[in-house]
Amino acid sequence: MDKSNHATLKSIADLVSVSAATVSRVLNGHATRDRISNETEETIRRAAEQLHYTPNQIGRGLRMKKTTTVGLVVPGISNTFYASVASSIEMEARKLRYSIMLCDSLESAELQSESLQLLQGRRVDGLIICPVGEDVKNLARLSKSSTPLVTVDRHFQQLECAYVVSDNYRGAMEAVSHFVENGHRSIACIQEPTNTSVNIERVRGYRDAHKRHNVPIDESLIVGGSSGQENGCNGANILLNRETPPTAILATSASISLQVMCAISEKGLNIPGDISLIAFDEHPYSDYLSTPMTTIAEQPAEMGRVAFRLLIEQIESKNTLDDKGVVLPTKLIKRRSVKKLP
Amino acid sequence: MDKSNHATLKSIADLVSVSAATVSRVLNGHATRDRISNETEETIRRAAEQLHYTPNQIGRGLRMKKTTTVGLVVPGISNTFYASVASSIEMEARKLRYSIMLCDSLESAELQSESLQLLQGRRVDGLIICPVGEDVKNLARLSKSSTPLVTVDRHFQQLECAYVVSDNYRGAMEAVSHFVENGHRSIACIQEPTNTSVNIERVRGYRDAHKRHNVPIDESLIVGGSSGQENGCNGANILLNRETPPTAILATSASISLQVMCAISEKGLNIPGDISLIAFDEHPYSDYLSTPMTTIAEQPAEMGRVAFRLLIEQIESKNTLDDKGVVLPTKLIKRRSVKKLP
DNA sequence: GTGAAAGCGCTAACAC
DNA sequence: GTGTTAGCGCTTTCAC
Repeated sequence: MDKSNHATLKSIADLVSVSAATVSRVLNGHATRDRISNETEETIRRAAEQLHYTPNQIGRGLRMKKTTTVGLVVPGISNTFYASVASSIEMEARKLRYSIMLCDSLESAELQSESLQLLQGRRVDGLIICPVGEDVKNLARLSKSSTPLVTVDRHFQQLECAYVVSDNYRGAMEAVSHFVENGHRSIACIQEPTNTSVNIERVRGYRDAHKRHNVPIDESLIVGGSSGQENGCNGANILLNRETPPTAILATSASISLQVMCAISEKGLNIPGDISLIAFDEHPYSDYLSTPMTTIAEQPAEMGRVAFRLLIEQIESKNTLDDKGVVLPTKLIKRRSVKKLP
Repeated sequence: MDKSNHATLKSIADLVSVSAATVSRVLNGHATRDRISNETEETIRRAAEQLHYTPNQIGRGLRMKKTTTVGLVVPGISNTFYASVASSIEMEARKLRYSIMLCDSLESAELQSESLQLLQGRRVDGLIICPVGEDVKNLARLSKSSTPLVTVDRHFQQLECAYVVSDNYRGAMEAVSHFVENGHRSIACIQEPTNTSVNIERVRGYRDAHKRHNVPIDESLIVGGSSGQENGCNGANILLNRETPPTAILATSASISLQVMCAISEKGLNIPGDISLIAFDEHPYSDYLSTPMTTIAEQPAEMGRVAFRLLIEQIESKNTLDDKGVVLPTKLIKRRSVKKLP
């Protein structure tokens, strides 16, 4: 048997004694448009079936200059947030018979650039990327070229391309307001790396909430900002070791909140008794932690959906939509990690 | 500008007045083997650079009948377990310059079969799949065909193909033994859908642990087994509503354990005071739950690594390795969700 | 040392 | 109604 070989248009054509062109027409549903006789159509279809014909998308892609494939670059697929984004993108893509090429940049600008390279080589029809670092040049080159591009979660002012982000400013603002409304005045913030739009917006929200409520900002309460695994831990320890620790902490990511919980429990302290906590990003365990956590929920699935829609619009219409940005609202989910101060 | 068009071998060739063949040779590192003059080599390299040449892998794939792409089908990429598997596969693949086509079957046999179809059409060089349902036929057809195949997490006795799984039998066995050693005699088990190798092995381990310790098995304590979202919840409620509830529950997945925690807290009960719990699958929050959870940890990242290795071996050597199966050990991580009974 | 030619599987323009 | 032809971008055999 031809155990290793797939059927081709030609092999079908030979089998039923027509030309490959005719087979192509039938199998692409152009039978009536091209007035193929019912008889030949039937014969061809049967033969295709019988040979288990699966169109070779590589040949097709080469000819059509279209791969019905989109590249997806995330900074960590095992992060539930990005996993959720990826999941919804995949679901949307499948509906339109697009495939997803997945690359993980692991928060490394170098790997990201390598990924873009790779995906370009594979001639994906478009790219969805949760960008990392500040390598705008690379992305700019892409978006100037023919490849449609959408950035998700983070975006760059300087970069003219479609994007979907959370309303990080408002999210942080609401969280800090919630602290203030519960009597807190000494509110800390543990940042992520400071060079992302996400972090900038969150910190801006943090500051503006202070201003709005006339609470003075203590700059020394804004800590963290490095990219290592210990960022959250270090930040938390700095705060907890102060002569007078803050009464509340805003953790700008789920992973930071995890490290904060760790530091707090190591010190023998308790949430919210000794210190209150609000964290960005909802996850399945929020309800079941030793103290159910008040979180700022984003909408990763919706992000993915919107991102794919924005991308497809560009792919299909071929005119770069100018700077189309979508900002998704966040939601403060109140649980029990914020103490009401007298 | 040719804003939409990539450079090709031909465009480089024209620019420097050589043939496409020569350009191909140089750019594939065959310059010395084919004794291209240093001069032409240099000119070509410079031109390629200047035109931002990125080899078109579609053309290449067609010619070479090789796409350096592997398909990955998981039943839920937003499940941290599979996300972790995917992540490590991606990392391994990247090292060898393979790309990953990701499909999510969402635990649906139909979507899975659709995905396989799709990936075949895209002529992936191999497939890694966490299979769903009992559609062995589909997979068997694949593995009989030329496409190398590795199943991960679950596998089928009837299917002759490489696989990587956890030692589910031993995992369950150790967990139940741990219960028994802590004085438990009435130990329940909430199953996942009963038709997977994973569940079968875990329940077998559950039973054998009873036998080994001479604890009689109460069949009515083995509940669950349906595929819906409420499987864990229903199971937990059945157990908790018994006249004499069990003193311990083995949850066969993280998601089930979440639902068990929910049911338990709704009843106003407490872990491990009223009931002890061990769950399959470790996750970042295990330590920070209201009761830190004793879990049976698997090794998703290692699974991914091994799976990719098994796949590549098949791809490179082209001889189907006969029934190569790898079983990865699990580890019982003891925390505080198991009560010591008198 | 390098070029010409063929062909991977497919589609589309043009023929008749 | 259907066949012929050309070509997408690439590699490789055979020439010289």
